[in-house]
Amino acid sequence: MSRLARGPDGGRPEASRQQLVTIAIDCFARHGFQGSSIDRIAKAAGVTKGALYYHFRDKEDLLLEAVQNRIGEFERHVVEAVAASEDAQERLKRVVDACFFTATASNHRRFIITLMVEALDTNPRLSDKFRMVLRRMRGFLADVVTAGQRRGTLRTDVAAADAAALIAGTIMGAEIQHYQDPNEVDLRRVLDAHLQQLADWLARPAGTAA
Amino acid sequence: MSRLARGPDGGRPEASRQQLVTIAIDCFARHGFQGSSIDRIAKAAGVTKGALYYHFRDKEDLLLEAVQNRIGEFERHVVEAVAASEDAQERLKRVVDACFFTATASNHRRFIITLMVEALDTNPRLSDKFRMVLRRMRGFLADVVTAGQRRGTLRTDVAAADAAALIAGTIMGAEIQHYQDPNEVDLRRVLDAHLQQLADWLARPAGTAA
Amino acid sequence: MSRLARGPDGGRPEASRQQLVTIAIDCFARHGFQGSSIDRIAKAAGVTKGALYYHFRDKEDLLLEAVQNRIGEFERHVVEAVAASEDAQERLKRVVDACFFTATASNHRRFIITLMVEALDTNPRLSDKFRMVLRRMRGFLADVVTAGQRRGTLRTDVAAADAAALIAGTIMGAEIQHYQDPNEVDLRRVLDAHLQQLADWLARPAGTAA
Amino acid sequence: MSRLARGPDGGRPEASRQQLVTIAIDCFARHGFQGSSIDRIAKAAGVTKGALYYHFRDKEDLLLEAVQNRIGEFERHVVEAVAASEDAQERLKRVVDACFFTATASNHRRFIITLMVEALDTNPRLSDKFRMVLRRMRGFLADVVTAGQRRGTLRTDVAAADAAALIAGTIMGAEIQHYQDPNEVDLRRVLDAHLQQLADWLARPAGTAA
DNA sequence: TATGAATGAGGATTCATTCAT
DNA sequence: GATGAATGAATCCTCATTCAT
Repeated sequence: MSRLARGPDGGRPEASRQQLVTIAIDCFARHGFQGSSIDRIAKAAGVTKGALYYHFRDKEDLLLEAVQNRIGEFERHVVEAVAASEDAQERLKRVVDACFFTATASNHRRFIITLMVEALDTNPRLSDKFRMVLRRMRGFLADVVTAGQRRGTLRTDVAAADAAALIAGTIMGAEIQHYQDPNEVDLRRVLDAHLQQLADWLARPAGTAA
Repeated sequence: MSRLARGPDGGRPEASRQQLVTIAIDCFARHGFQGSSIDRIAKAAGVTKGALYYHFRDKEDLLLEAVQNRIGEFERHVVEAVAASEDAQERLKRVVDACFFTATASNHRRFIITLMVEALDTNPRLSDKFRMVLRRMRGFLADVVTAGQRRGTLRTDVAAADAAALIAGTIMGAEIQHYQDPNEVDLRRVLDAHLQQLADWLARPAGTAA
Repeated sequence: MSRLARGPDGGRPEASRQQLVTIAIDCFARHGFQGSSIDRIAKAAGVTKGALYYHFRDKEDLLLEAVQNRIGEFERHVVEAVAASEDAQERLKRVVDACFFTATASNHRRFIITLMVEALDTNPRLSDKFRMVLRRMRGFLADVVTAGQRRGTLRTDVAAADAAALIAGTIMGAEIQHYQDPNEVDLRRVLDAHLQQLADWLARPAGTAA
Repeated sequence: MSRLARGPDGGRPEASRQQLVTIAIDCFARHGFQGSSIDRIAKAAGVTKGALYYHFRDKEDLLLEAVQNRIGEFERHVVEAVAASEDAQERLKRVVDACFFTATASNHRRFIITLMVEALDTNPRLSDKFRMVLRRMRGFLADVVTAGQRRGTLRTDVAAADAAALIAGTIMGAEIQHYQDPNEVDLRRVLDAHLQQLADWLARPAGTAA
């Protein structure tokens, strides 16, 4: 019996599959797609390559599953976080906090961002998936902004879509800089500055009618 | 005589070396470092692998030369652009425009950003180089901001370093989204929104003393 | 099932690994280390290069395993041969015979000697290994001589270490000449002459006290 | 003008050719034939590969020339040394001394021995050459022995050819051990022991008629 | 004489993938 | 479910050799 199957689930089918995905995520996050050989993942999981091929059709299948998994979790996390508030600025802050959390508590945001860039032009299937992810993210942010504009807490002369692209991009850009130079770029501090920036920028100018 | 040497330079020594770099940049930009096999680059250049190895010690050497080349050009471009103005907001606009230009007129910004992310954890030497690049970029932006603050055209209650990290990150984030989904993300439009955002955010509040 | 596994061992695990070593020894003996490409060895074994890399980390690993293997066998052979006798001259003869046997019945001595010379300055790790081999061999021969001197059957005014180096060297030199020119140099005959030489040289002069 | 041509010969044709050979010998001696790339030799000589190809048809041609050169010098050296004496034992000593000299004053003996072993089965043309070299050497030694036997200074019940093979082999074997383990094997000491061994072994037994 | 540029074959190594057991 | 053995294509790199200038 493999090391994995002896986990808390006691060998229940699907248990080890899920754990393989978890370990694969870690590997991909650390070394990228091309840098994570099947053998490396298998060794990290304490199984043989054959076991991976029993569970996943091929390497891309494993990757897609891993991505799906993390994206799903992240999006659920964001949706939940935002649901708890009605105020637009507060909701944007919660989105940013969710990103910060996923970026630092685990390396899952890094996993996503790294792979997304690596997938550009390299892997159409994966690229499509990420394109959809970012579209959803922007759509989600745009909805938050639009809602705020309707409620009168955000200025209305800024296109929601542009704001969404800017917010999503700024968070990603901050993360990349942090991943690349953690000593110089304090992610929390930069994201807080971004929130301040958003507050100043999107606030309804004083004396404007709601 | 090789195909390359028959170019407009008519066989001038060093010409083919430079053209190899140019072609390599293209390849790296499109497929990343790992995705660009030496053979692929050689074929794109119409020479054999051996020719590449005649000019460059190894694949990393070629990459480093390419990066050096592009970074240098880009930085020179930015410095020149900024020198032409004294106003902080105007200067920031010029930086953004330089990025836009390098991102669209050629694929050189894409080359840099793609490789930078790929290098994370993968290639320490290259990663170091990019770390320095971004530090210089942030330092440069911070200087622009600080100067604006001293002149009284920018608000002083924002840390220049934070503003610099935000600007650099936002540009990168906008570009990535554009590379990934050109139909949905209009880079010019997003960058313009960013400039507007900067203008609103960094402007000295009305009624404040210079 | 691979060609190898169909051998007399009938597919017993580890069988093919051992057979790969055997074939590699042959190849190395005939063409040296640099002259034996992995492909050549693989072809000789009827497997693909990948199979070799499945069993051995790299070419040097294969070589080291092969050397270890042959050296071990040879040394065991020598020790056993010598154990069967008490007389110094007889024991030296047995050492020489063991060398003759390994030189002619198989090509294993040739394998060792060829690689030893090739390793000079070329491969430090291998060179170290061979250095130790020869030290053990000389140490062993010196012990035999010293024992003979103590028992009074060998003259005592010859340093055992010098005798050991001479014997080891003479055997090696004879073998090399034989490998190089088998028609002109009859190994058995030369080694017999050497034994005679040793007998005459090391014999306790008549009329000397034991 | 190349570095070589500026030597003491002042650019006289054939001068640089000879110097190329000298440098090649050094390279071959240090790294063996396979370990000495044309580029390496060219760099060591301060010229380009093309220059080597101007002077020598191919790498083997260069090697052969180098070997020829060293062999010739060595053999001349031996012949001269021996000519100075009439006594067999003394002449053998001079041969041994010549080997010692060429082994230590330069690395030329090492060059020869290393290549000879490397050439076994690897390079028929070179192997032939070395076969002839050793035949000449053995023939020469046998002549010395035979002459000594005729003169009555050496015992006659030893076949001259066998003695020659033994002497040649012992010297080579001593050298190899020394090259491999210079700290443990003092070449001078071992060769002296060999001379002593020869003296004892080949001496005409007391009381035998000349 | 000699160089610089280039070729092309070969060699070590990696890796996704397959498959009998 | 999982393993061990093996494949074969791809990849990086080296090197002897050629040739126009």
